[in-house]
Amino acid sequence: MTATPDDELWSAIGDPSRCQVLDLLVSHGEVSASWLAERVPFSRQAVSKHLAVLERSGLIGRRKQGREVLYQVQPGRLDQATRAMTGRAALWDQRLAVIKRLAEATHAATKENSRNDE
Amino acid sequence: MTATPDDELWSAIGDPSRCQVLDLLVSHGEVSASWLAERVPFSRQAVSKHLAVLERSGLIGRRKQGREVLYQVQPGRLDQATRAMTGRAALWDQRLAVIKRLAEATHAATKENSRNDE
DNA sequence: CTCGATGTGCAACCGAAGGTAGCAGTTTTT
DNA sequence: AAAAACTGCTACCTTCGGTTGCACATCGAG
Repeated sequence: MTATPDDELWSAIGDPSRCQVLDLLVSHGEVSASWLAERVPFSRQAVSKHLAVLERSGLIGRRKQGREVLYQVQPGRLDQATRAMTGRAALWDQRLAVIKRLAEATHAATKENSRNDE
Repeated sequence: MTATPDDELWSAIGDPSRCQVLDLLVSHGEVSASWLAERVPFSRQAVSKHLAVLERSGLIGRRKQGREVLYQVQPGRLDQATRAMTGRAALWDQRLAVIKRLAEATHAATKENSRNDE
């Protein structure tokens, strides 16, 4: 149920630092690891590791130009990720509605013990 | 920009296993750690740790009943989480649109090579 | 061409987090 | 009272995020 094949995508996005790197890549089209490292609170090697993970998950691609390696986001895969997020959010929203409805129903039927939780 | 105060929320949700536990909690209203452990591919202790993290982030609450401890989701906080997800998804979607537009534009007019640094 | 500067990759290391197993404490049940 | 069922705590292992240091490649100036 929760274990969709998007799981790799999810764990790639799940890390806040990685998400930060991804955000930078999404904002600026094609940049190098060093460029990213200057705009992020951790070292270039850490950035590099995150880029490797992102690349392995298919979220970004690389292009070597001279001594630099330029990374850019893969629109299709990122779109897939956003869909996964939106989908889960929608599911939870829906479940939440049910929960609230149940809670109110229980609260309305105060035939048993009248107790206020929350 | 990415470092919102929802960051704790994000890292709590970010872990796939934890997300799985949360999903179960959202689906079934109020259950125990052992009950969850039977429906998840890892041990009860692991579940317990995840529950602790989720509770610390405010996403779930606990209620002791006899020898059991029943956990339930906190609707308000979960709603906040879903908003964070939806928000990020929307942002990426928007950036993606820009990227696609730029790509097409660049492809059309191959004259300029100017790039923006910050 | 040579040398320094810049950008990258690799390996070792450290601390935190996810996961497991084992044992002790408590409540329920018989 | 004793066994069963849940929970909590501790110890331990492995993985991951992060840092440091060093070697390699490329660019630019002399």
